[in-house]
Amino acid sequence: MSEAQVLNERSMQLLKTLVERYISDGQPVGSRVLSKDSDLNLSPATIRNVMADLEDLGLVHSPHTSAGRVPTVSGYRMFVNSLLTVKPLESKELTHLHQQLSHDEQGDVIGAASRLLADLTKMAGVVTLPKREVVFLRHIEFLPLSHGRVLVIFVTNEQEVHNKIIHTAKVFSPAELQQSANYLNSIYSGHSLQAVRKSVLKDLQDDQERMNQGMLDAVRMAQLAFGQDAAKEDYVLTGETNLMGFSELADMDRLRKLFEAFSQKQDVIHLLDQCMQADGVQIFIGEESGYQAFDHCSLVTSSYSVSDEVVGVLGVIGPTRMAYEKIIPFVDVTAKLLGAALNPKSASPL
Amino acid sequence: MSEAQVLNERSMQLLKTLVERYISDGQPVGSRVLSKDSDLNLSPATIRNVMADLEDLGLVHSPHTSAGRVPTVSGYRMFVNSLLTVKPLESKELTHLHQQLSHDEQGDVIGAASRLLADLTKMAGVVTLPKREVVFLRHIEFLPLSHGRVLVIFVTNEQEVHNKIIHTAKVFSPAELQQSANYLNSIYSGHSLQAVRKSVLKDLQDDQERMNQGMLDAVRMAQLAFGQDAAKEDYVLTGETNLMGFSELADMDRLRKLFEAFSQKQDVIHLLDQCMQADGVQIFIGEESGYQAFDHCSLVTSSYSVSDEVVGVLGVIGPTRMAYEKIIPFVDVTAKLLGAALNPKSASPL
DNA sequence: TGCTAGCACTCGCACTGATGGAGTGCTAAA
DNA sequence: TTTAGCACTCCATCAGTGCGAGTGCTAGCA
Repeated sequence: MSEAQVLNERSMQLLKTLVERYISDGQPVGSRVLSKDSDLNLSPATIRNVMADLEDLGLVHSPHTSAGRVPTVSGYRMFVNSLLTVKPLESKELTHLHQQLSHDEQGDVIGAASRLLADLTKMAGVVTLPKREVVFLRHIEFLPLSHGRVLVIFVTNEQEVHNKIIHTAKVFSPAELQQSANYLNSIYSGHSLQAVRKSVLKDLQDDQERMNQGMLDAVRMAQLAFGQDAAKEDYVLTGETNLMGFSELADMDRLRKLFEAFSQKQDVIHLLDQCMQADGVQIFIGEESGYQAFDHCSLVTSSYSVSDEVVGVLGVIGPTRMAYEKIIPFVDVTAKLLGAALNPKSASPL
Repeated sequence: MSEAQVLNERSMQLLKTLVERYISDGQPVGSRVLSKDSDLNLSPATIRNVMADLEDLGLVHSPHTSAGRVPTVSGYRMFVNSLLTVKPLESKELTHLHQQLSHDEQGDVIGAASRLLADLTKMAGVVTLPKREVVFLRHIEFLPLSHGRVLVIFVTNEQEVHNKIIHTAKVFSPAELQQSANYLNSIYSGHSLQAVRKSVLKDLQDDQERMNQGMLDAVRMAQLAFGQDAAKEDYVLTGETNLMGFSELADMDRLRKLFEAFSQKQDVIHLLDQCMQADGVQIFIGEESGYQAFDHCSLVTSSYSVSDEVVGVLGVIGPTRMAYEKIIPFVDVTAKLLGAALNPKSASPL
């Protein structure tokens, strides 16, 4: 049992056929099947020896003594990293994708992309809303509510509207609020939210004497308005119900945890955020994600870019046992098409 | 077997105890249990005779020869209509509800109501967005974007913020937009959106000569902003995952159909629309809804009103076997509190 | 006439043991 | 190094069994 065997060409070949077979059948695959399926012309007995090695390496696993082998997470990982032969998209799928994403009638390309991902893969599709790296304050406005509460509305980057309710110590008149808003707009408009936050803090610490009461009130309200902003990121998820068809998610507890994660959103967002860093296709297999809810799922994602800048992530969620060789190129292409569709310069063709 | 027996006091009493018992246990209830549970002091044998009658009437049903009885849909219906003894809300639940709905911090009362319904019942909560007609305009604001597009922000009823992008024929300066907004605020603030829409149409048809250019521009923008807003009916559904805990929904096909109905939305909307007509609490039990997806579910709803006008519906979705005597008053009260919270006149107490 | 006690009967469920098939590990031979 | 053969293990399936719960029916009682 020399150590050179570890990366043996032959055993890798066998791992590959095993994973492929398991993905298509869903049954643990035994040595006899493997012997016929692979082109290696080896007897089942030989294959059993190789399997034992692969099991030692943690790449495959036997559910019980007499049950054939199933790929482990590391097995899938090795398969995806080094053994996979990617299948290019069928051309009719490609044209369909292209059409749907470029002739978007609803003004909801993001939703359309998500639906495409879900429909064509029969799994769940997810697309994060595109976001700008830096958020610039464009305009702020205060509206008085009852009992010293104030509704703050502010617009960032061109056209994103946020609102928030703050409680003020004293009750302001509409005119005072208007003045405060004017003041804040005049000095902060065009600055990034981060810069505004810093400046506000500095003003409150150092310059209290230098400011008049109106300015001070305004800055105090700004502090409340931009406090811990949570930068509400969001995504569009579709086709969740497709996941109910998979036997690996038939367990109600698992399914429930997964769906809870979907509606809590934060874990999913966190996961997608990680995919934003790496460009190209990024894959989490089973437990790799680090979130229990995704334990039996895989996530195939790709970031998408507008004018060479990454602005969001999209992907597909399904059981670990999914047809990676088709899903990967599909996600890849969809990301590119979405990026193109979002690009303001390249108006949609036709 | 005289026909007078059909509405026999005693058999109804027994049906009542049977349903109550089944709701709390989930097991088919046998004659012995029923004999002890009811205050009637009857022997199991007598009760068996009554049960046979109830079965003939289609009010109860026996899953198999030796299994006790389970209420049918008609059984539940009779229970709910004539036998139910409603349990008033516990006062701490009431205060909790009241607090949550009146001190809404997020500017999302509808979402808060939905979450309350789901959390307190451990089932799914649903609230339709209030009908447009009774939404009052509070404040409107225009912000210029590139290429002749304008971002419209408007606030309705106390604190709901909406935004929309419109395309204008000519390009306006920020000052012009400001003037238009001022004009619109001065004449329309406090009016319902419907009234605004009507008035806008009338102005454009009749009074063009009477208005100066600025007013005309303003009114045209108002038309775009409030135009055919699709009256996009929609609802906020929360706690779907709670439904995964119920054994009657453990069947994956059923569950899937239900969740698909949730994301398609249209069936649910249609169902909720029916509840809008009837005021007071409305209940669909099992197949009564007419939608297969809801076959094993019940829906307890109530419309909610602002200033004596029905503007929406809210309710709870759960398995047919639910604690109606608690859910019904709960839905009822929540609807009233939500109506109050949405009322622009009655500012939130405290 | 209405209620009840008793009894035979039915059905589902949980447990048992037997059987067969699939697949393995090990060993010895080519 | 590979292969054939063999004993072994484990799972899934099925039939058989006993038990408990609950029923329907009948006869007797107030």
